[in-house]
Amino acid sequence: MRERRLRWPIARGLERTLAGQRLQAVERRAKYLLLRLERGTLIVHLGMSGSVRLLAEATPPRPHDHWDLILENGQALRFHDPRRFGSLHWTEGPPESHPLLAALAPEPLDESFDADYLFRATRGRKLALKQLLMNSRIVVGVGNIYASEALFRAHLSPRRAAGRITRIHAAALVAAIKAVLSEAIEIGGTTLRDYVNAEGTPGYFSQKLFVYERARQPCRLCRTPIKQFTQGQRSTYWCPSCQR
DNA sequence: ATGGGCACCTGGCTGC
DNA sequence: TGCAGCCAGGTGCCCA
Repeated sequence: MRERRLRWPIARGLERTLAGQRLQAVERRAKYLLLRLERGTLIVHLGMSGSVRLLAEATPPRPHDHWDLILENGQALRFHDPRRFGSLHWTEGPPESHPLLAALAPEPLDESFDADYLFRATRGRKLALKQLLMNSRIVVGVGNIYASEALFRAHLSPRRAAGRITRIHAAALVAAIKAVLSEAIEIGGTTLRDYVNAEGTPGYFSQKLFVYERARQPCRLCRTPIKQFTQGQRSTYWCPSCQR
C-alpha cells in the first residue's frame, strides 16, 4: 500500500489478512470487482478514474499507483487512481451481503432485467428517465456515457418523466441498454481519457458513440446538432430531433 | 418513499 | 506565462 486514503480509507492490517491466500476466482457485481480468496472476498471499485494493470512486480510505481496485489509468479495487480474515488474492501461473508452490494438492482444483461421489470419500476416515478437509468436500485452498470447512448438508441428524451413511458418504450429501452453495453464490452469499453484494461490497452467504443461528448456535432442519423445539458450535476447529450 | 444536492479528489483544458 | 474556473467513465449520504 502506498496510499490508503481512497474514497474510504483502506482498512488497517489488510495486507496481513490477504498474505498467503490463493486467488480462486474473479467475479463482478455492478461496478464492483470481486476477487475471491480462500477466506473471503476483496471488493474493488475503480471509481471514475481507476484502473488495474497486471505488471511485473518490479515495475517502478507511477504517481497515483496506490496499491499492489503481489502474486507468486512475480507479477503484481497494480491499482492506479488519480482521483481516488475508487475503494477497496475486505469481507469474509458472502459479498452480495456486503452493505455496498446488498441493495443493488439486477444486472442489465441478466434476463431478469426485461421490459416488464423496467415498466413496473418506472410507474409513479417523476424523475427524468436518464437519472432513473443511473440509479443502482433500478439497474446497475449504466453510467453517464451509456445512459445517454441507450436513450438515443431507444429514441427517448433524457428529460421525459420515467413514469410517462409506455410498455413499448420500456421494451425499446431495455433492448437499447443491452445492445449498447454488449457492443461496448465487445470492443473493450469506452476510453475517453485514461481508461485501460489489465493489459494496458484502451477500449474503442468512443468511436461508436452517437451522442456522448458530441455537442454541436451533427447527429449521425439526422444531422441535427447534438445538444448538451446538465441533469443531476452530470452532462447529458441527446438529439432533439431523434429523441422524444 | 422519493428526489435533489453535496461530497470525495486530481489533472487537463480554456480563456482572461 | 500564470492562474482562476470549469469539467471529467461514480455513488453514498444527508436533508426536505
